[in-house]
Amino acid sequence: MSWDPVYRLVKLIPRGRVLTYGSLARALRLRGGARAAGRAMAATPSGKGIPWHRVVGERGKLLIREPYASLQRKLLESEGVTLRESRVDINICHWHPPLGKSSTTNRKKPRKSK
DNA sequence: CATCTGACGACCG
DNA sequence: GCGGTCGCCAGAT
Repeated sequence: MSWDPVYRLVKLIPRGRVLTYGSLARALRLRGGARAAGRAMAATPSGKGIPWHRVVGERGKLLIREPYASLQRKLLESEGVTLRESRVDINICHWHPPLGKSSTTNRKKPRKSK
């Protein structure tokens, strides 16, 4: 499974904004839902300029553990994201992803009539 | 090939 | 609001 579309969308997240695994999965119509998004992030290659720290759990909760948790917090605060302990102000920072990524009406699941 | 685990989410108590 | 459980899928052992 190539998580390319996932990384692409994550890279599009503007500074000071965050996305949830669920929203990410929904926006791309990933199979398996949020878990798929989570796995994609877990496999995020470093050094690609992917702002993985801008991806948080539902309601902006930081799900990952250390040492990434503290790192993520620091990075988010550095971008001006309002942090509430282990959560971000999802009401303000939740970013609305562009429909259809940045391509045409790309369909994630062609739906095979079986 | 079988089994466990894992950057999740929704639901229930 | 928090913790425990189930569902879901793919990769690792």
